[in-house]
Amino acid sequence: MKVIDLAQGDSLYQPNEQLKYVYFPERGVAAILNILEDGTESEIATVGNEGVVGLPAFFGAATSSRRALYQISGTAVRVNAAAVRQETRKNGALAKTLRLYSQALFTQLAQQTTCNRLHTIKQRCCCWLLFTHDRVDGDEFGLTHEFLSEMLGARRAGVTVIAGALQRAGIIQNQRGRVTIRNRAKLEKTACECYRMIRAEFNRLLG
Amino acid sequence: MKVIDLAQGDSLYQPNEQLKYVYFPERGVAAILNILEDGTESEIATVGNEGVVGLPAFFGAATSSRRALYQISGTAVRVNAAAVRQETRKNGALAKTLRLYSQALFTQLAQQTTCNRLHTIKQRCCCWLLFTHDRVDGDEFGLTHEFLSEMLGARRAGVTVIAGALQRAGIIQNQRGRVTIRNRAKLEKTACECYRMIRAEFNRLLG
DNA sequence: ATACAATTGTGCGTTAGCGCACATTAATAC
DNA sequence: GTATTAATGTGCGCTAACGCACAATTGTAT
Repeated sequence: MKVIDLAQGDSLYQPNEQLKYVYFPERGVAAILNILEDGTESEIATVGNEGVVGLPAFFGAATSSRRALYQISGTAVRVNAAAVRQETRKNGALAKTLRLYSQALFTQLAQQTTCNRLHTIKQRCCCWLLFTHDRVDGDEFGLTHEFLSEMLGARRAGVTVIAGALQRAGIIQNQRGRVTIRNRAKLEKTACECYRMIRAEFNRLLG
Repeated sequence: MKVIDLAQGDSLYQPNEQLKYVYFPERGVAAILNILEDGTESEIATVGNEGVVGLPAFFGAATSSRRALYQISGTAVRVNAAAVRQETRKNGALAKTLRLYSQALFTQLAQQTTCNRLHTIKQRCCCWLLFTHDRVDGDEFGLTHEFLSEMLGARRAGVTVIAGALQRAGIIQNQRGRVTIRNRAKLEKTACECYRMIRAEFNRLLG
């Protein structure tokens, strides 16, 4: 059990590799990605200090078919997967919390599924910014359009256009490789309901 | 604990209602749906005899924010949610299996998320037919384009066009409110990798 | 100060899928 | 058999987003 620093892009686990550690983010944001046969990566969920990366260890699977990395640098508490497994088999407070978190993460994935099907890239972009804003200190964080477009599973050029529109609306400000949230209220209005829904469910289950 | 018959459309649980039962489908297919603020429903996952409906009971949540229903009629074993919760707290075989199933369902949701983002309706339609085919007896089952379109989160008219194309290709045959799988191999080729991926993960974890 | 590389801005033709509207066909009830 | 209703077939204009391509800008290293 150890606090470690994690920079943008640092890997937490790779597909089908033995899951050694479970991570409890303190600051920054982690992401779980799916990898398709052609190599395309797409974001499944993001995790901040409300959650944990490495649930497969809890579920009793040795590996995950996905990939996890840090997408906004910060710190996390790293725990041996074996220790987590052992502790949770006692059915104590940790097991209870991890079960409830599993349920919350289910909701997150479920909503993401729907969101990807029915909502515009602009809405989804706003959701993403809101989740990230919640999990970092301050209103500014490092983010390129290129990176964001991969997370959203969209074109970089498309994200640039949207980012420009949001900036003209006074909602965000784009610098080179950085974004600043300027008008949080407007950002929430421009996002779809998915942000609210997921937040509410986390509060209900773990708040 | 009781075996019950379930017809197409029968509800297993509703959003935010006390989860009384957990269902283990024997035959037929159940589905978990998300409901948006405007009432739109969208399919999150389907469950057959490989799985269970009512994981929130296992996770320790009294309710779910989603809805579950039977979409292809059949039978299921119905168990009291309280009994499942009690049994799983003993950390025996049931708990182990439910944990692994949770992991498998995670994969299913994750892949669905990606699929909704990146794959065509035709591909997704084929995936849906494959999963259903796996879970029913024989090659024929009751299904309207209207129903399928809601599950896929697409237009009914769009599904009709696709179903027509699949029929002309000799892959399926459309009757009124029924479909017959005619060429399973071709159907698998027309589907995206998501079908294979999810199947493989279920086999790996629970097979 | 200058070169270089990463990042962002912009345009344009193309496509999947939507919304809407209406025609047609097959099962069901009378 | 006939009427009715559920289900399917089809067309058309429209929009979001794509693929591709290239220009412009800004930070960084030398």
